Amino acid sequence: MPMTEESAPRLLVVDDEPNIRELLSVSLRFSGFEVVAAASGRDALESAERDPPDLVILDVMLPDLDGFQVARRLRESRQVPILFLTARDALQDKVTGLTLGGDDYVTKPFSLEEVVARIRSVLRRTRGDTPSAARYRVGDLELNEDAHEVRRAGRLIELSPTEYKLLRYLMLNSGRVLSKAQILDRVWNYDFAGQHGIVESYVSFLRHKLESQGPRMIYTVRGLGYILREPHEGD
Amino acid sequence: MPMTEESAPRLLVVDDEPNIRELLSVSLRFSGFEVVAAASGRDALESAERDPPDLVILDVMLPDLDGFQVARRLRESRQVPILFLTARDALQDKVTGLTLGGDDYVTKPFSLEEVVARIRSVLRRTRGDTPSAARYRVGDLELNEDAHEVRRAGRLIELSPTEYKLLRYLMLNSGRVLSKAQILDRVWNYDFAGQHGIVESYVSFLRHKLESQGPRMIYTVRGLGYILREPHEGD
DNA sequence: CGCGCTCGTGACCGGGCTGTTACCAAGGCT
DNA sequence: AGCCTTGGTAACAGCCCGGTCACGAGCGCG
Repeated sequence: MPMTEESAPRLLVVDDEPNIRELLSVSLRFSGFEVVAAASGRDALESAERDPPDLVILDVMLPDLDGFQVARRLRESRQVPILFLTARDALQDKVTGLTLGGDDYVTKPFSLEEVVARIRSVLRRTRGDTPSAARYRVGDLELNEDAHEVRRAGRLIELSPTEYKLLRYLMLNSGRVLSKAQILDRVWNYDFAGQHGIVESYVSFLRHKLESQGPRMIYTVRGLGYILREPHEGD
Repeated sequence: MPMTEESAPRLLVVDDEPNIRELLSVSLRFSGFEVVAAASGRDALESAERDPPDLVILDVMLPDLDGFQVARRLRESRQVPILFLTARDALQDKVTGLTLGGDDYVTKPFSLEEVVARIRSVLRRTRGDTPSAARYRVGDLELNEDAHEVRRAGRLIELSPTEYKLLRYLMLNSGRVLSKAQILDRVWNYDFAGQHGIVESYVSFLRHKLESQGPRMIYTVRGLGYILREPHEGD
C-alpha cells in the first residue's frame, strides 16, 4: 500500500540471512518506505551513522555483534526506535525491556502484515504527532488498532487473530483487487507452506461475521482475487 | 501512555550505573517527560544549575558525593522535589523523614510503574495545582491513589501490592491492548527474570476480585495480551 | 521462633483457532 | 445446454494457547 505523504520514513533492515533481508527490503519498499539493508552489526552501525534512519528493524541473532549491543551503540549517538526480530521460543528473559522506549518486537517466523503494522505503530508513538489514533474505516466498517476492535455500523465484531490480520490488510487496500497469492504472502507467516484454499476459508469466515447483518463488502473477482469496498447500488 | 499536557515536566535522572540511567531515561521520556541524565553528583549539580529541572530522581549511592549531600546542595539554590533511589535494605532511618519536604523514595530494584506513579504523586503535591486528587475511573471501577483504595460500584476491593500496580497500569491504559511483555516490563521489577506466566496468574487474581459480582472488565485478546475496558453490549 | 500471607512456578485441562478436505454451487466456454 | 473450472461453505481433527489450580518458597509479622 504505497503511502502518500511527502517524505517516506527511512528504515534500516539488519539481518544476516539474505532471504529474510531481501524479503523485508522488497516488501517494505513496496509498502512505501525507504529502505537500507545491512547484513551485520558493524555494517548497521556504519550505515546508521552515514545515513540516520527513522527506525531500525534489527535481528537479535547476528554473527558479529549481539542485537542488544547494536541497539545500545545505535542509541549512543541518536535516539532511534527499534523493532526487534527474535526467534519464537528464544530467550523470553532477554525480551524484557524491549517494549519500553517505544520499541517493540516481532517473533520469527513473522507475517509481513504484522511487521508493517508494528512499524506503523512504533512510528506513530515515537513521532507522536497524533498521540494515539490508529483507525481505519471503509463504509460503515471501522477498525481500531489500539483496542484491536472491529465494528460494523457501531456493532462490535469478534475476530480471531488471523481474521483480524486479513481484514486489516483488506481495509488498508480497499478498492484494490488482491490476489490470493498476495494475501498469502502478506498475511500468513513467510514459512507457510499450505494451500491457498485457506484464504478462501478465511474470507468465508469474515463474510459470515461482517455481512451477517448488512450488505456485502468483500467481493470476489473471478480469476483474480478479492476486493473490499463500500457497497454501491447494483450489487 | 503519552501525556497530553502542553509543557512536559523536566526531570533530572542521576545514577552512576549506565543500565539504570538508560532504563529510566528512555522509559520516562516515553512516558511523556522531558529527561536529562547525569552520571555523578557533580554532573547533576552542574546540570541542575544550567537547566533547572522540575524534579530530580537521585540515586543515594553515588561514587563521588553522597546522595544526601547532592540533595542539600541542590536545594541551596532552589527548592526542588527529589525522588530518591535506594537499595532495599539500606538506611531506612536516613530515608524516612525525607518524605516530609514533599520528597519520596523508591527502593531498588524498582518497577517503572512504581517510579512513574511516585513522580506523578510528588509533582502533584508540590505543584499543588490540584490539591490532592489522583483518581482514575473506568466504568464503575474506581482507583484512589491517595487512599490506595480500589472500589467497584462503591464496594471496597482488597488488593495485594502487585495486584494494585497491575490494575493501575491497566486502568491508565484502558481501551488499549497491552502485551504480556509490556506488562512485565512495566509492572514488575526490572531485574525480574521469570516467565510471563506470572502475568496470567495475576490477571486471574484480579478477575476473581473485580469480577466476582459484576460483568467482565479485563478481556483477553488472543495472541496479543489484555485490555481493560468498560463492558459494552455484545460481550 | 513459628505462623501465615503473598508471590512465583509448573502442570493440567479445556476451548477455540487453524488448516485440510470434501462436497456443492456458480460461471464460463465451447 | 453441458462440461469443466473455480470458488464457497461446512465439517473435522490436531494443536497451540491461555486459564486455573495447587504447591513451594520467601518474608514479614506476631
